Amino acid sequence: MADSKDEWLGTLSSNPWFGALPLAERNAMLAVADTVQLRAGEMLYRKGDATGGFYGVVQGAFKISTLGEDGREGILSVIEAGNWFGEASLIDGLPRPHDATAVQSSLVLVVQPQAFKRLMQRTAFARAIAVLLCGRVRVLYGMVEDAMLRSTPTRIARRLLTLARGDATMASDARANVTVSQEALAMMLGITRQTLSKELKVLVRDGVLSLGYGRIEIVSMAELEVRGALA
Amino acid sequence: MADSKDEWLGTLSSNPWFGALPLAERNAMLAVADTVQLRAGEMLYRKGDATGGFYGVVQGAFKISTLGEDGREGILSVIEAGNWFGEASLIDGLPRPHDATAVQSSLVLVVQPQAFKRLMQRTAFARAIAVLLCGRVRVLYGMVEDAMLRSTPTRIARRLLTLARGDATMASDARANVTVSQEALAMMLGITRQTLSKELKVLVRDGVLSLGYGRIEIVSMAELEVRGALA
DNA sequence: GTAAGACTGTTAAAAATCTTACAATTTAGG
DNA sequence: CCTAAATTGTAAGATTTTTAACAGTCTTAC
Repeated sequence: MADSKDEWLGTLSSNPWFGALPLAERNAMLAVADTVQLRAGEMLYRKGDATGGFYGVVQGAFKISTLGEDGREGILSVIEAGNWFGEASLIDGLPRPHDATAVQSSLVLVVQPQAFKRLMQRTAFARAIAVLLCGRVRVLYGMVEDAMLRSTPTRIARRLLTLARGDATMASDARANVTVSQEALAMMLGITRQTLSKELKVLVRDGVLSLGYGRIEIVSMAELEVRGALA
Repeated sequence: MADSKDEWLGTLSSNPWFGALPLAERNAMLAVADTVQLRAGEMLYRKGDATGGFYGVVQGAFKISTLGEDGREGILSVIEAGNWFGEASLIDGLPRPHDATAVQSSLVLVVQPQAFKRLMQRTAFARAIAVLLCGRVRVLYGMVEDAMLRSTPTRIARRLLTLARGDATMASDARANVTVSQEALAMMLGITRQTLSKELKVLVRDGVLSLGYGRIEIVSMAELEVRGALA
């Protein structure tokens, strides 16, 4: 195949975290990684699983989610191509804290536990993992603060903005088109689809958004940032 | 003073994280640490501050909090003696994500940035920091899930249980007396004091709790765990 | 091309939560 | 001891959110 390792490296290296790694570390990771192909809807791991691998998304996307006692699903994060995830269980040896499911046909690199352990003996890699975890901590603090202190309209604006930046990727440039159903967006916010729908209508009326089928277009990024208390 | 380094070491080493560190790492940390005394209400750092130190609480307690745009305060964590905190800004070099305030007269050990950097070159220490961050990630995921998927009564029960375990410490044995005002507990949950008060009354009526002035006593730990969907 | 499934739009009623307000109780400091 | 500050108890009314229900639109797969 023409679309092989070279193209992968491009996708992966355009990610802020992986791209900032020294080349030697990137090569060391790729050298020990297997590849796995998943169809949309297949699960990479489930909440409670004993430790599996550390995963890098080459193509496709995953959702990180959990089910509440009542069966409602909460979506914690959407992970697109270029991002790595699943490190927590490899570091503390505890079970997976949630489910990871392919939302599209996806190709992932897998660093198995033994290989991960060897990589962790490299100072630069261990340091990079600390930085990765640190980023997770900051994002999660932000999510907790949003839930504790901000209104529903503000939280909707903020979640749309992070999705526009690629969620886990947090690219500096935001895309205008976010492909997400209202149902899924509501699950990310912990609100009902009906409540979300009503607030989205307000944003459409005010010329901030335009709604499609399974897709939300940001018409005025600047105004959305105002609504998200970011500008 | 008689109550010197020996006693400190006891307090600190009874903490699960610090206590699990190899003795060499503990000594290396203590060797480079300064001490700082704070009175109740004094702030160790503020949201937005450029990187300061890594802190170990010897005596007293701190709260980690932020102010919303409207001035409401959200309390993210209570950190009691034995715990270390403040590592995030030292790892990624970014500003403090929130405020740290002494809630009692407190004594802390301070590892300054330069010393921290040197410690991070020790494999065992770097690994321990990864484990510490990993624990934060798991706790925060739990908080986000609670906010997204659980009812207010359930969240109240869960928050009381984590406070009984010492919050950051997460001791295996829970104490029956939690010293926290209803106002502060409400801030930890992102709800109003009135809503909390009403739910606490239900728990008192059912014989689960007993309320004091600035204090909540857990009468039936087992039942509280049931309410928190933990048993 | 069509049917099934997925997604969106919209309501009314019920439930939960917040706001506002004030009184009573407890503690700490002078 | 006694006052001021902090904390708790309580309630009515306003607001927000959820629940439940159904119709209409869009897309994909056969």
